[in-house]
Amino acid sequence: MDVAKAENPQSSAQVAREVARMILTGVWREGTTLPREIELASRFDVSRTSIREALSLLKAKGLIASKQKAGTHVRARFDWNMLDEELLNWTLSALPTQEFAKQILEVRRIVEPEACAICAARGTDEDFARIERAYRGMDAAGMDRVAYAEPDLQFHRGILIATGNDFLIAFGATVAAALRMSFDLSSTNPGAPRKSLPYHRTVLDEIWARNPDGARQAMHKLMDLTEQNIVTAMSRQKKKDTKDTEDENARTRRAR
Amino acid sequence: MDVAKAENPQSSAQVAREVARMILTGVWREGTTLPREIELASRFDVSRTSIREALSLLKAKGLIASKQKAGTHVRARFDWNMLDEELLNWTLSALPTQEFAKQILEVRRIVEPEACAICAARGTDEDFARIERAYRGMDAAGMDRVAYAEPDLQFHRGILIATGNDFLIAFGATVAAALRMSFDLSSTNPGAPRKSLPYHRTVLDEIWARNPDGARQAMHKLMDLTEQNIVTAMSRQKKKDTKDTEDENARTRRAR
DNA sequence: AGAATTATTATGTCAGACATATTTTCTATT
DNA sequence: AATAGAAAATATGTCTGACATAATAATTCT
Repeated sequence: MDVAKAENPQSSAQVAREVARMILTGVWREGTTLPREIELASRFDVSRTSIREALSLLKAKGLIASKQKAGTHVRARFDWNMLDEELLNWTLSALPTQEFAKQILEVRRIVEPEACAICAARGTDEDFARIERAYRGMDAAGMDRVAYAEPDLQFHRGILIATGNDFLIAFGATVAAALRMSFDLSSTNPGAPRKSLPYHRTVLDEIWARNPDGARQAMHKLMDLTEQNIVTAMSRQKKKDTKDTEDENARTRRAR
Repeated sequence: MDVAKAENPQSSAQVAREVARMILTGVWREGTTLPREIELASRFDVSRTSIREALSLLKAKGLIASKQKAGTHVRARFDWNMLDEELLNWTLSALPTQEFAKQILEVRRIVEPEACAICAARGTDEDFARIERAYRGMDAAGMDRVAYAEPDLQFHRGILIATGNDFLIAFGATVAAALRMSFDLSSTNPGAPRKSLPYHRTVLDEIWARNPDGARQAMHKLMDLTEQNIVTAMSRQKKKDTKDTEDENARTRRAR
């Protein structure tokens, strides 16, 4: 009966999300020409305005490009701005693969220890105090993984901010996505996050001591731990997925 | 008489560029509420549609955020996605400061040597061949700085691509901006780019040799050279700017 | 067969209207 | 007078329909 006589709220954001998902999951591959805007409008049951607003967002993130008459096509993967926060989140919910985890950890390993060293070398006491506050927040959260997540991000962001380098600060989006992934995975092992607390303490101590080498090394250790948690959580997940599939198959076999 | 009865071509992109410039140069500071869309439309003499399209682009890059009734405001610097290619280019043309150069070089120094090591460790021969082709292109360009620029970018991009890491690949946008900056600065010293050729050769040799440590070190040397070129070019530029200002002042003095 | 012209079409821009969500203002109550 | 609640105001969000523009596809002519 179509009760929704009201206009579609946040339609453009929803469409953007959905189109992004279809691109990320390969429904629309690189080089593919998307359906025309009017077609998309009828398909998503929103106005062309909302479609255009959505596509405009994806254009800004390098996912697509448009040309008059020729249509809108999916750009090459190389042009996608994977360091964009929204795009990272979309990827995270569409394809939270092991490969994705591996890659994001690889860049963190490259960037964060160095950022940490720079932080120790030239951060201000104010910067350090902000990181210290974040640490206290983590400590106060105890075993509550939900409450732990936010100050954890603030801790890592604080270090990036302390570098005073706008590009390293922008890297915070990537760290945020990585932590969100870790959080999602920690559901199978709720105690894991808390275990990182002493590692954070060491990082912070080295920073306060204005010891770049020590800070770098401490952050590296933290990265090691993070990797360990992710790997074990994902193998567990994989095992569970496999089991689920087997169960599913068994059910299917029984059904026929 | 207003001959321009035709509609405004590419108005949204132009508006986006201009609004971005005003934000980047601090005309509209962080937290500032922008004029309402209708006001902007009349100010830029385009339709509200084009304004919205432009703002949508800036929203995607984290520069602004909107809320119904409350209006559109400039987000905190921390939220700006400085690793976005367009945003980098806008910054480059609006504020090509020494600070900007310093920061972009600092991240390159962190990322590129490591990427280079990864490239040497696990890049494919195809990857290497692509980088080799780029090198040949640089060599063929000789002293022509314009012809040199494109393969130079392909060289660095090739290394990032060879890592197979989507996030490192996305970092290519930052490298592109950095090289464009170097190019702009090389006008005062046209011979400088070519001098980097042997350094590139060394990088490539270490990669072919699948020697990660050597590749890392070679890339580090290349970064050193790049920094040197930028510093000398900028101090020269600065001197020139100062002189220009003095000349300007002298002319003003004479005029009154 | 190939070049030049015309027709087609998907995106880009414009205009005006209404919906929605806040904020602001006003009113009534304690 | 202070405060809570109701009503008005308003900037963004969405919808509709139209025309402009540029690139492609089809057609005509040489």
